[in-house]
Amino acid sequence: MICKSYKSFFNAMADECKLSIINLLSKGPLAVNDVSRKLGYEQSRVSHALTALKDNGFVVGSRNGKSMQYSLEPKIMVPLLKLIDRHVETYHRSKCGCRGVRWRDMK
Amino acid sequence: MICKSYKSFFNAMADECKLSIINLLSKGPLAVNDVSRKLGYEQSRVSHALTALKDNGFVVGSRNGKSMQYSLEPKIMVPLLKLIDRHVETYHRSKCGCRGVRWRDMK
DNA sequence: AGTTTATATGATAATAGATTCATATGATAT
DNA sequence: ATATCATATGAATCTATTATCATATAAACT
Repeated sequence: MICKSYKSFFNAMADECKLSIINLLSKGPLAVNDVSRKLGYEQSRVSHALTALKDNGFVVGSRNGKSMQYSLEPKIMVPLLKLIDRHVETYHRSKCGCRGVRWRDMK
Repeated sequence: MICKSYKSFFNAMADECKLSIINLLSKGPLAVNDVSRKLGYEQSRVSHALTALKDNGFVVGSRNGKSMQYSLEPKIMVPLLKLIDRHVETYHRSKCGCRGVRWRDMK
């Protein structure tokens, strides 16, 4: 039995839904409903995804009245996104046919 | 349709097999067979995993006679592992019950 | 208290990903 | 050329993760 943290870490972001949420939150904090509407995902889908992201320390949530405000954890996300952007740019440009693609270009 | 690179990036490392291989290769380059024997994994399992890691630019392979020598791509792996180590240490220590765990402690 | 709005949770269904097995390719040596 | 060793590939199976649906909790307001 190994410490599962590393797996959990990567898994937390290895799908489109969570990546889109990260991308969206990179523009600013939002409530679950806002994310849900903006991305066209079901509420519970977003909630499950945010829980996973929160459990791995990528986002933080704070209650604001009836709603929850979620925002990226900048300490990890800023250097991580920067690193990934650079790497993805280098290694995947040709594969996906998108040149100069950036995180924020994702739909 | 979105650029799948980010997903692919994280997915490439989101399982125990690939993480163990990365951990092992962090000590130095190895051939497929060596990895296979040292980790007790099947040859084809290791090969599939290394292919995924290679396709995402985390390792490079170079032929050495009959065998292939695989090694980590230091440009991405050194800063990435450092970042992850720090983050995992911070956020998951309590969850997995291992204090001060490091990448190299994985079995 | 009851109603509405917002989010979370749990169980099942659906999907994506990994592992295995059999086999193919590639390199070296005889 | 063929035998052997090393790695890669493809398809089928197995497993893990995600999405959905129904429902529960939580806060605010009347």
